[in-house]
Parts: sequence; structure tokens; C-alpha cells
Amino acid sequence: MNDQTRKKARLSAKDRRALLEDAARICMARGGIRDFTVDKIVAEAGVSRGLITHHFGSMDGLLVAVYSRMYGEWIAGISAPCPGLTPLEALVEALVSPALFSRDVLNVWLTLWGEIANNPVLRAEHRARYGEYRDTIAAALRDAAPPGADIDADTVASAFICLVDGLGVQRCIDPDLLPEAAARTACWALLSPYLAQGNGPFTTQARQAGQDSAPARTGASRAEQG
Amino acid sequence: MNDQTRKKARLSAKDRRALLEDAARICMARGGIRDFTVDKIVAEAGVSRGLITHHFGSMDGLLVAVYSRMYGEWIAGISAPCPGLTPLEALVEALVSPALFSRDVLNVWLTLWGEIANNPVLRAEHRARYGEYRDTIAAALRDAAPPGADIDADTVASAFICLVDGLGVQRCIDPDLLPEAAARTACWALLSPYLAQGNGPFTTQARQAGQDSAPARTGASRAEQG
DNA sequence: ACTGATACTATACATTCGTTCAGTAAGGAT
DNA sequence: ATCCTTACTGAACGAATGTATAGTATCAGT
Repeated sequence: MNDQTRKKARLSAKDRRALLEDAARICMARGGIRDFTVDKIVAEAGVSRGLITHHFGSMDGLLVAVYSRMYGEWIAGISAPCPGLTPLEALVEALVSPALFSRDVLNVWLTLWGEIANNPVLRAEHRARYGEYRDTIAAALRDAAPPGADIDADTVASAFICLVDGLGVQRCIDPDLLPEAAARTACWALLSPYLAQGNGPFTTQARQAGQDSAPARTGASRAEQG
Repeated sequence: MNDQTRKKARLSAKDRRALLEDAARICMARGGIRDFTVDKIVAEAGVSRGLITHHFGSMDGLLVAVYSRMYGEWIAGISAPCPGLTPLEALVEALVSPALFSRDVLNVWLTLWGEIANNPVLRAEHRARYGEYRDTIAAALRDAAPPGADIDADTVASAFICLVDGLGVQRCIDPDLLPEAAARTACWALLSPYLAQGNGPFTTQARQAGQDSAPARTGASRAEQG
């Protein structure tokens, strides 16, 4: 209504940028990178074609802005504490919650990943953000680890991020095949050896052994238990 | 040389299709979906523009053909036995080997995933192939599991596939940050609880408990150990 | 009230996109 | 040797791509 009464809404640069970023995300959630186009985005936002160039310089600029916003919201989402849960439990619950583990959100991520791999500008933005992401997870891990544990929280966090990424991919491809509960189970399956007392696969000793001459022996020794 | 001497090479439909599929993969490895175009592919293959439509009907047809080929080669790669290793060990080693865990190969996968999520034709092809992929892994898991273990190999295989996907994503984004050894360690970290004697997180009991009213308790009980 | 800055529109532009199609030529079958 | 199938070329098509730019409208500062 408000938009219809006013012939032309003149927003602040900040607000208009946010509006365009949201429109771009809606388009990407709908049809991946193929729908990340000037025509589709300005139609979704209800503005003229020239606005994207005016506010972001180019489509690459908009892409970086979307990526930056996604990363910020993602980290904020997993950092929010939850009463009754440890920080690590809250983190996992956030990751499988509808706010983060929805197809719309994940499809934007998947689309962005495909661009990061081939777009130097986006890759630079990623490198600046990834450290913060990993540190957030590593902090929750150190908090949950048994006292005096000899582990590399950064390594665990990296592996955990990979799993979360993969869960997102599968969720995009076939949401029905990967319900929330299955994702949660997978998360704890990866984290539990680290949290267990004693020698998980992420201890300094285990890592050094795994990188030595006999590469498969880390798993082999376990397989031979049965 | 052979191509230059002959003015026009007339190949069988099968051979020409394979050649075009390879050219398409090279383009996708180089620049993602943005380089999956008629002009780029026919230039890479050294043929005229009309050939893609002639052999595949449309670009979508070529995309499905590429995906089908990728899946076939991927499953063949992880199914090859390796002397001195158990089937599961051989599978993991194949997954982190240069043949499968290279940026070129993985970038094609990442590109395809972005399309599967939004392309109904590709999604249908995926559904027809995913089962075979998961069964291959589940078989190796059952072989490696301790006798009489009460586990859901399909669930473990699904979770493991997610991890492998995520490792591929990270490898595409920043290959230096995820060396082969780290990927191998992450794989065994996820698999080891399942292979251990007793109650891993993938047993029937643990799964039922995890899906009950207290969703986070599967991990919570472990976190409270320390 | 005036002025400068800028949010915004709308058109135009050269490329590039996927597909169509008429025509050429090579190879197998009879 | 002659067909007929088909692998293959190359030009043409309209639609869609991102960006540049001239012009309009609105707000803040004076």
C-alpha cells in the first residue's frame, strides 16, 4: 500500500542496498545462479534496471554484498546462546534449525560456493570471513572438550564445517532425504570422538600418526577391532 | 596432428558424444556453470556450433550426459579394490586420491550440484543414481563393521556422503586449506564411532533416542562426560 | 528559495546466449 | 556405382545478458 501511494520511494543508500540484496537472495534461492540476473532481481525488487549498477557498481559487487550478508547472518545464527544447552549444543541446534537449515537459505549458499570457486573477488571475501567462522566453532568445541584434552580444535572445526557444507548440499538436492534429525545425528557422530575422554582421531598424536608413511592406518586400526 | 591432417574427422556418435562431454567437463572445471556454454564447449572440442544440438538435443541433454558420466566414473573409482586394504579403507583412499579429490573433478561436481538443485531433469537423473552410490558405501561399511553390530549402514553411508560432499566444496574453494591428509582424518573421524565395538551414534537405539522428544540429548550426554 | 548532491528511471548498446535450419559430405548397404 | 542415412558445418535468429549514460526527481544544507 505504502509503495503504491507514493509514486517514487526514495530510500537511503543503505536501505536500498539491503532491499536489493534481499531481492537477489530470493532470486538465487529460487533458481540458483541462473536467476541471479539484472532483470530478475530488479523485477523482484520493483525498481529500475539502473539501480544495481548505481548502488553496487556491477553485478559482481552485488554478489559480494550478498555473500557478506549471508556470512554475517550465518555466524550470528550459530553464535546465539540457548538456555539449557551448552554452547556447542546450541550451535548444532542452530545449524539444523529452520532458520539456517532451510532449502532457501542453503540454495543461496550452494549458489555462492559455485561462484567462490571461480570468482577471485568472492574468494577474497571468503578468506576474510572463513577464519571468523571457524574460530566461532572452535571456541564452542574447546568449551565442550574434556579438561586437559590434547586436541586441535581448529582441525575439528574445519572438518565439522565440511560436514555442515555437505549436509547443506544434500538438503538442497533432495530435502526429503535429509530430515533435521538425520543432520543432527551426523553432526554428533563427527563430534563425539573428539568429545570423548581419551584418544579421539583428532588428538595431536592421532594426527601425526595419520600423516606419516602409512596413510590408511588411522582407520585401519579401528577397522581391525571387529 | 591427426586432427590437422584430416580435414574433417567423422566419428561415431558414441565417440563424438564422449568427446563433447569431455570438452564440457574441461569448461566446467575451468569456470563453473558460466563456462558451460555452446561457444566455449565447441571451441574446446574444435567442432562447429551445431554439433551439440545434433548429438544431445539441447544443452540440458549435454548436462545430463555429463552428470551421468561423472557419477559412473565416481562410483567406479570408489569401487576399485586395493591390495592390502579392506574395502572400506580402499574406498576412503580412493576418495582422497588425486583422481577423485582434485579441484578439476570436484569443481565439476560443485557446478552440477548447483544445477541439480534447480533443474528437474538433472534431479531425476540424480535420484536414479544416488541409491547405487549409497549402496556401494553401505556394503563397504557392513563389511568393516564388528560382527553382530546393530547399526543402520544406510544412515551412516548418507552421513558419510554428506561429509565427502562438503570436503569437495572446501577443496574447491580453497585447495590449500584442505590437504589430502586432513580429508582422510575427517573421513575416519565420522566412521570410527560406527566401527567401534558397542554403542556408536548410528546404532538403532541411539537413533531412536535421538529422534524422541529431547532432540539434543544424543550429543548432550556426550558433552557432559567432560 | 536556491543549489548541489544523489537516488532513481529509462533507454540504448554491444555481446553472448541457445536453438533452428539449410546445405555438405562421408560411409555403409544393396 | 547408386542410394540413403547421418555426422557435420556455418550462418542466421530472437531473446537475454551486463553496463553506460542522459535525464528526472527528491532531499539536505545554506
